[in-house]
This record gives sequence, C-alpha cells and structure tokens, in this order.
Amino acid sequence: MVLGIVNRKPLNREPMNHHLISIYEFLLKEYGPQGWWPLLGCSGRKATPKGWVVGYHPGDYELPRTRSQVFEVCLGAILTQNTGWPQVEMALRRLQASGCLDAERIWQMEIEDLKEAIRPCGYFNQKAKKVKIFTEYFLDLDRNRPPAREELLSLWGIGPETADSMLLYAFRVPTFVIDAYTRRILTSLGIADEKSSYHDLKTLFEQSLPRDFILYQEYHALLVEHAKRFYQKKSESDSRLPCPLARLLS
DNA sequence: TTCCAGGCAATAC
DNA sequence: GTATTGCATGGA
Repeated sequence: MVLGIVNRKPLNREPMNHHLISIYEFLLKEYGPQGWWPLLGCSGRKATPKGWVVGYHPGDYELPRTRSQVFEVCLGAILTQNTGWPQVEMALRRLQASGCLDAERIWQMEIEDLKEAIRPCGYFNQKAKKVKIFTEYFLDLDRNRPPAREELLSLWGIGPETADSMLLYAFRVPTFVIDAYTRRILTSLGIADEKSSYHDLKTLFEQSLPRDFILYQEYHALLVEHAKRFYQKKSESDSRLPCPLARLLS
C-alpha cells in the first residue's frame, strides 16, 4: 500500500502524489535531461559550451530510429537484469565485434557461442536462453505497432521491469518503469512502503503524472542517476551524503 | 576477500 | 499468495 492514502479510502480521488512532480522538477534541474536508453552508436557524453553533459543522447527523443536500434534496446533490457550497465556494454560490444548485434544473426547463432559472447554480463546461461526466446518473438513482431505488455510478460525471462523498459525505451510507449533504485528512493522518502508491489508503484507514478513517454523516460533515468549518487548500498548510511530530496519534501 | 549491480523463475512454505 | 533461493560476472 502506498503511504498518503493509508488512513482513508481513495474514494473518487486518484492517488495523485504532488511530491512526485516536485521530485521530477528538482532532479531535472539538478542533472539535466538524461537521454536514455544507451545505444552503442550514440553513447557517451557530449561536449557543450558549459562543459560535459551527463546522459547518453539528451534531447534526442527520436531514438531508437532503426529496427536494429530497437532490438539493441530490448537486448540491453534483458542483459541488464540485476547487472550493472558497464558489463552489459561489454557484452553488447562482443556481439557487435562478431557482427552479431542483430536479431537475425542471434537467431542463427549457436547458443554456446551466444553464451560466450554475453559472458561478461553474468547469468549467461539464463540470459542466452532469454535472448534466444525474445529474438524469435521479435522477428515475428508486427512492425506497425508496439507489442502488448501481456505478450511480453508471457515470454520466459521477461518480467515487469524488462517488459516496461522495452515498451518505454524501445517502443516509446508511456508506461512507467520501476526498478530497485526507484524503490529505494521512494521507500526512503516515505512515499512508498517497503512492501509496495511493482504494480502499486507503477500506478502511483502513472496516476500522478501526465501520460507522456518522454517524461517517463527522463524521470526513470533521473531516478537512477540520483540513486547512484545518494543511495549506494555499499556505503553505510552514515557515510552516505544526505539526500537533498528529503529536505525538498519536508 | 567480500559485497554489489537498472531481475527473473523455480521452489518452498 | 508471499518468502526464499539460484543464477554469474567484473568492478569497487
């Protein structure tokens, strides 16, 4: 259950949370547009007159442009399950180096070769199987419309976060992505409960914000960036910098 | 050396 | 239905 509506029924009121708007405005002002999802061909920081911009392709919301870029985003969404992006990038580059960053090529690949290529991102036995299953599905997709969420969820290896990441960043469908970082931030701020479900949190964001895929993309990316700075698990809570959002909402 | 990272499915209660 | 466990690598 989400805090803020604990002691009364929502009645006709949507569980709008104005804090979520304030948080977004703060993060955007603080870090600027993040330009997610990362693509090998459009990676890195861009130089601007004021210095380096954090983010992958900030301001370009036409990406992914090509069918192969759409596939690359989906592939990354699977490979990054419980794994840091630098390791996923390694895996993607190994596929690219052998000319296999491509749905048809992966479909043709021997599973053992696929495992070897994606080894750096961990869980390679499971992930190779997931990638194979998804690739077969992808090749049969109707190119004129995005896949249905339920259909993605029915594939072995694709859970709610992976499905939503694909929909939001590959197919530009306005569906909010909840991840470990988002959960950590909301719980810490007291906006969500420790045992809020994926669906609870997703619904909270979607009912509090205009239904806009660019907004959803930026917001999720900003939460990840913020969590990396203030919510690292490794550093003890004492040695961690105080999160500025706590003061913003007080 | 140990802990962690942009989850998920299988299994156990 | 909810809680726990296995999956695996490279970086801090």
